Amino acid sequence: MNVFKGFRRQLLALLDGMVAAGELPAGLDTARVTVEPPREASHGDMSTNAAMVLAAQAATTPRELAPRLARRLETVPGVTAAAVAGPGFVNLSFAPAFWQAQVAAVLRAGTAYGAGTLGAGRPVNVEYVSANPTGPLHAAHARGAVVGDALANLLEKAGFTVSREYYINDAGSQVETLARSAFLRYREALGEEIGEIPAGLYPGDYLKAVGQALAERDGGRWRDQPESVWLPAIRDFAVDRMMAGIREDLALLGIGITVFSSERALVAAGAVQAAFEELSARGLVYQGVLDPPKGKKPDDWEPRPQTLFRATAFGDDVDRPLRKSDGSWTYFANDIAYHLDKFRRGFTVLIDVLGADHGGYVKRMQAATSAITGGEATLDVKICQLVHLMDQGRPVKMSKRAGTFVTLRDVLDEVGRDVVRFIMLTRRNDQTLEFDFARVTEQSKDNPVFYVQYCHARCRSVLRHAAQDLPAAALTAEALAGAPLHRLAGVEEMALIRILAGWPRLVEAAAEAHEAHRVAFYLHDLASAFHTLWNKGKDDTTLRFLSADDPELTLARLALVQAVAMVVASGLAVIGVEPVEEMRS
RNA sequence: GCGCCCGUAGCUCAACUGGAUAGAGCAUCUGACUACGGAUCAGAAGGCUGGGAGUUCGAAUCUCUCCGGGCGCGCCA
Repeated sequence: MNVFKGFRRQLLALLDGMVAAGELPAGLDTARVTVEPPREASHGDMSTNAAMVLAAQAATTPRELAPRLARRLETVPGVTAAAVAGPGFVNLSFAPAFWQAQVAAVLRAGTAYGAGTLGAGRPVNVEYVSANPTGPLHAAHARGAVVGDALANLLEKAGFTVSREYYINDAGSQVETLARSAFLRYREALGEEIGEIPAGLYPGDYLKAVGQALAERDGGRWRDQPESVWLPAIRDFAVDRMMAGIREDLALLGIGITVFSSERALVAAGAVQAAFEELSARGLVYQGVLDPPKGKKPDDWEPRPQTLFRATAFGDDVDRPLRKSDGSWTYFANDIAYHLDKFRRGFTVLIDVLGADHGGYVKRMQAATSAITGGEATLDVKICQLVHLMDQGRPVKMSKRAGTFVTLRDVLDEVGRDVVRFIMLTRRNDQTLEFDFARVTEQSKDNPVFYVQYCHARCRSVLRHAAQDLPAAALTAEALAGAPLHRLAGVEEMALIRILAGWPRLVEAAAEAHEAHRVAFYLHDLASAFHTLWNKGKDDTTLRFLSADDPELTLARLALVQAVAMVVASGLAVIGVEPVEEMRS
C-alpha cells in the first residue's frame, strides 16, 4: 500500500475531528490536500500542505492554522514530530519502526509489492506500434512499442484491466503499393528480368521472399492477369506475410499485444458507415469548403465542397474531411470508426502511442473521440519523439533508398531485448532520445541498464553467500519478514527503506500520468541508494550485510537486501526486463 | 504563415501535474577501493529554468508575448 495515501486518510480523519470540535468550519474542501515526501530529506519523512490549502476556507492564515494542525498530528501513533516550516507546510517525522515495517511489507508481498487498487479493474485501451504492414519494423518503431507495452504493464500493476492493441492499416493506398511491389518480385521469382524498381514502389529486398513464396504457392497464375484481378489477392498475401514478420519481431522484443484490428475488416463490416451515421445523427457532419492551407501553396488546390466533421466544435483548428473525392472514406474516418469500436467494446479510457510525425493528428482524433462517444471517452495520445541511432557518438547513417535503414531485428541482434526496452524508457516520450550502440552495452555506471541490473545481481550475490555461510538459517522472504528489523537504523539503510516504501506511490503517480519512464528513473535512484550502502561497507566493515558475530543484524540486513531485489525485479517487470542473477563478463 | 511538442548546470536529462534552498548522471577538479562480485563510492565546483510581462501565499510547471529547435499542415496513412 501507499504509505503517503494511507497517512492522508488519517490526516483527513483528524481534520474531521477538528471540525467536530469546532476548530474548523464544516464543509471543508480537502481535495487539494496532499501528503508527500518532502523534497529535502532533512525536512522529515512526510509533508502536508493542508494548512495552506485550508487556511482561506477557515478564514485564517496558513501560519496560524499550521501549528494547531501540527499539535494534533503529533498525537498520531508513529509520528515523532510535526513541525511547521516555510509558508505553512507541516513536516512530519516517523519512528524508525514505521519505516522498518515497510521492509516486512515488501517481503510479504514479493514482486506484487506496489501493485495498486487505483485502477479498480477499470478497462483501459492502449494502442501502440500500429506500423503500416508494408515492411519490417525498423529501429524507430521500437520506441513506441516499448513505451506502449511498458505503459500497459504499469497500468495493469496499478489495477487497471488493459487491452493491448495494434491497428493494422491494411486498407489504404500504401498496401496497394505493397501489392504492386510484391507483384514485381513475384515476376522476378518466375524468372523475369525486372531491372530497377520503379519510383513509387517499395525497393526493399525483404519483398523478394514474398514474391518467391507467392510463386511457389500460385505458380504463374497471376502473371498475365490485369491488376484488378491480382491486386486484392497479392495484397492480402503480402500483408499477411508482413504482419507475420512484424509479430515475430514484436515477440522477440517481448511486446504483449493481444488484439490486432484490421482496418480493412472494420470497413468491410460497415463500421465506418456506422460511425459516420453516429456523427451525422449528432449533427456534426456537413458539406463545406475549407480554406486553403496558409503559407503552404499546393499548386493543384481548388475550392471543393467536401464531407466534413465539425472538429472545431471540439477544440480542433479546422473541420476535417471524412470522404475523399472518389467517395471513399479518408484514413481519419476509418480511424474514428476504430476508436468508436474501442468505446463500444467498453473502453472509456483510450491511449494511443504514436510517432512524432503524427503530432498534427492528435487534436482531430481527440475531437472525434469526444464527439462520437458523447464525451464519455477520453483519448490520451503519447507522441514518441525521434530516436537518434548513434555508434560511439557518431550518427548511424540511414537511408531507405540506399537500403541501409536499421531494422528492429538488427538492433535486437546487436544489443538484446533488455537493453532496448530499458533504454527506450530513459527519456520522456516527448523528448528525442539518443541510442548509442556502444554506450548502451558498456558495463559502467554511465549505462543505466547495467547500473540497475548490477544492483539486482549484487543483492542476489549477497543472498547466495548468506545461504552458504548460514546453512541453518531460514532465509526465505517469509522468514526474513520476521527478522529483527529494528536493527536497520543506519542513515543509509533508512534512506534505502524510504525509497523502497515510495514504490507503491510511484506506481500510482506514473500510472495516473501515463508515464512509464518514471519507473526507469525510480530504479536508477533505488540502485544508487543501494550502491551507496554497499560501498559504505567497503570503508566500514561494520556496515557489511553479512556480519559473522551478529546473526540478528545479519538477518535484518538480509531482509533489506531481499526487499531491494524484489522491488528492483518488480520495477524491471513493468519495463519488461528480466532481472539477472549475476553479471556475465 | 498556422498548429502541436520542446527549450532546465559545459553535455545528456529529472523534478511526484502549483510547493520549501530546481535535482541526478556524464565531463572537470579532490579523495577512497589488495575486493560479501572489478566494472564503484565520497566530496567540490557548476543555474536569472531561452528573454520579458501576468495570475497568487508560492511558478520550471498555468496565461500572454517575443527568441530558438523539432514535427505536421485539404481528398497520404
